[in-house]
Amino acid sequence: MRRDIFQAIADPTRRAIITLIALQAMTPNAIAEHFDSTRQAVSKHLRILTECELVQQEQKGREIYYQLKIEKMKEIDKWLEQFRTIWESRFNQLDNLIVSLKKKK
Amino acid sequence: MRRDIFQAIADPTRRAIITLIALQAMTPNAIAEHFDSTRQAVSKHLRILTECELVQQEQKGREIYYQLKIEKMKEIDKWLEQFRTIWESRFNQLDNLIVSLKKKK
DNA sequence: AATTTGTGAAACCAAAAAGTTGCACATATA
DNA sequence: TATATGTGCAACTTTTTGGTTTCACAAATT
Repeated sequence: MRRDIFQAIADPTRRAIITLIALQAMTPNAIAEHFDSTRQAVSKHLRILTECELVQQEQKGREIYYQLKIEKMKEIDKWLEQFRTIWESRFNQLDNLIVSLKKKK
Repeated sequence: MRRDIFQAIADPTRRAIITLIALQAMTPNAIAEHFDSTRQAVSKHLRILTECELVQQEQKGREIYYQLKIEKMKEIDKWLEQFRTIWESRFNQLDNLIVSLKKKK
C-alpha cells in the first residue's frame, strides 16, 4: 500500500476534509457531521491522510483532534513548479508577440 | 465515471506521462517506450487524461501526437491557493514574532 | 459500579481502476 | 495489391478503493 499525497487528494471527500480542518483542528465526530457517510468512513479517510503525513493528531482526554499539516501541501506546489515555469514562459512569449505587434503598428 | 484532474494525477504513471509530454507532443508508441507496461495500458492512461481535458491530440497521417494542455494544470494551482494563503500567513506570524523578540532585546 | 460517549480496527462487500490479450481498421510502404 | 505499422476499443482479470456493519476499549458521566 504505497500512499502518497497525490493519491490522498484524489478523493473528493478527503479534499473536503483537508479544507475543513485547514484552519482549526477537529474531532472525527465533528468532521463526520459534515458528510453523508458514516463516522467510520471518515475515520478511514483520516487514517489515510495520517499515513501520508498530511494530518496529525492531538489527544485531549478521550477526544482526538485532527489537524492539517499544511507544510505537506507544499509538496504538490513543488510538483507544479515545473509546469508553472512552462506556462509563465508561454505567457511571456505571448507578451513578446503583443509587443512586437504594437511596434509594427 | 467521474473523472477530474485530481484523480488524473493520482496515478504515478500518469504523472510521468504528463511530465514527459509537457514540453513536446509525443505519439502513444513513443510514450509507451518510457514505461514497463504495454502500449495499450499507456493508451488507456492517455484516454483518461484526454477525458479530463489535460491532454489534446493532433493527428498527423496515421500518427497521433498527444500534448499537455498546460492551462488545465492551473486548476490544481487554484485549489492550492486557499492553503497558500494559510501557510504564508503563518510565515508572517513567525516573522512578526521574530520582530517583536528583537524589539524586546 | 454501571452506562454513555468517542474512537480505532477488523471483516466483509460492491464498485472502480489498472492492467492484459485480442481484435479491428486506417494509413503507410513494399 | 499485399504487408507492415500506428492506433483505439472491447472483453476479461486482478487489485485497490470506499463504504458499511460489528466489535473492542478507554475515558467521561451517572
